[in-house]
Amino acid sequence: MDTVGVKVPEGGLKHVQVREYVRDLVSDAAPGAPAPSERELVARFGVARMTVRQALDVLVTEGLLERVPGRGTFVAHPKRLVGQLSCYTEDMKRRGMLPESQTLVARLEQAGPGVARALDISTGDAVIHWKRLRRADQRVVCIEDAYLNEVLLPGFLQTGMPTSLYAALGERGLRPTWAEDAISADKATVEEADLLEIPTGDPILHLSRRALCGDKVVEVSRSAFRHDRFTMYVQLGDLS
Amino acid sequence: MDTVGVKVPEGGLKHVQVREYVRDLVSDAAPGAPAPSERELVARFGVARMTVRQALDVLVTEGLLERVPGRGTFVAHPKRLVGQLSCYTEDMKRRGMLPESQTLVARLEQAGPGVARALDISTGDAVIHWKRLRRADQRVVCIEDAYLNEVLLPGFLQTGMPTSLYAALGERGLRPTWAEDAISADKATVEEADLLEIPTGDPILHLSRRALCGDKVVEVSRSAFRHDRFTMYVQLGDLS
DNA sequence: CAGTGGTCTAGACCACCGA
DNA sequence: CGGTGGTCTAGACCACTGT
Repeated sequence: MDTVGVKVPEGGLKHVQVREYVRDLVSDAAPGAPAPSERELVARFGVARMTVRQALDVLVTEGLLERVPGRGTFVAHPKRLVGQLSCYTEDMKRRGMLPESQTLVARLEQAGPGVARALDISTGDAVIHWKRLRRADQRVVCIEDAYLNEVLLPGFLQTGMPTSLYAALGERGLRPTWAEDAISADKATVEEADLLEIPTGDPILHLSRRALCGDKVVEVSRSAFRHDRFTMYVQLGDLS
Repeated sequence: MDTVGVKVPEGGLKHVQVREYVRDLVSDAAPGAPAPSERELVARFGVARMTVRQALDVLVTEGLLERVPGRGTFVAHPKRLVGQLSCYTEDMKRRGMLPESQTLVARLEQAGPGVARALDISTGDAVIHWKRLRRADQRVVCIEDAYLNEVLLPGFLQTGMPTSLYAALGERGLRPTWAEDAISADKATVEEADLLEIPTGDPILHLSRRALCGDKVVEVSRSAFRHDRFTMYVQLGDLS
């Protein structure tokens, strides 16, 4: 997209920058589409080829890319993998919709007992509280209320809040690899109804998530979806 | 023994030699036991460190080894597994509740276009239609409306209908290994409200499932859960 | 402190593919 | 042929862990 003026500024590992740059290009591309060649990325980022390969290795093992000797690197064909773990932004993009986000709350707080237990920290520890109203193609879809472990994400609130939470976590090497979701249907509260522009009592799809990277809990969130604008898709099984 | 790009006559590629040497050492070792350090392998095999890391990378992504910065490389501890695929009966048992089932419909039908496409058969083919009202600890929880591929399950309606669908499928070697779920919240229809003993319009958690065993579609179903008596739990991830 | 893994460089040769 | 990925080298500096 933009920001390709990126000349290895301070703040991030080079192979991570390359990886997330390519992940972005690739996430929208059709299967079989060519990815940038290794030498092209070497030139673009001004890094060694081994560094580029290190970046691509991750995407290949994630199943996003396929390498074909003598021909190039390509967006992998859809495999049957366990439902990829994604955030709202990535999910909506995959559905061909334009995700947007309006921040309602973004501040440091002290963890209450529930959040503390879910994040595997102590009551009163610093947490990042980020509450957003989320749209798709301009229409209100969901309220997302997330708590992040501040210790794992120092300065997160300062360093420009990106749209995609998981992309931001990925840049810090904390992209969730595991999530525990609880899904329920409920009646919209007055606050939910107000924000989602629906009558109080209308059905709401609630998603409570606890997302881990390795054994570190990085995100605890609760999302409330308008029932008429969102269906959740999940694939289960096949550890292949 | 390995791959296509065979060259370098002597026994194979260097990183493969290193990798298999370490795999051999590690395969019998207890979790937490130290593996040879990278520089030790460099000396032993007379290769560059990058080559050794390339070898170890494979074992790490296979989950055999864990790297700990500043300490060393160790035999990995057993990992967590992806949440298993279960049916209502198994799910409720796991929650410590007593699952029961009242059959509303159990007969052979001809597949309509929607069911046929989902089951990957032709319109008009024979399908087993099984609709049940399901309880947990005597209380109504859900309506489950399932269609099964009759060709895969000859005589299924005759051979005593078990409570647990997946257990029955398992006995025939057809336990689902893969499922595609669509989850939504909706307002209860008059029929749903009547069966579930709730007011019309109350929130309902809908689960539409397409379950496969290998590449054969064995079950297509739609379940409607009372929102106040059921929350769905899902674990995602760990593809690394 | 010495040792570990994490990252990175600036080259190199090879086998393979498509034009 | 030129471009691709596959492999490999011989160094380097860093942050971190242990003693």
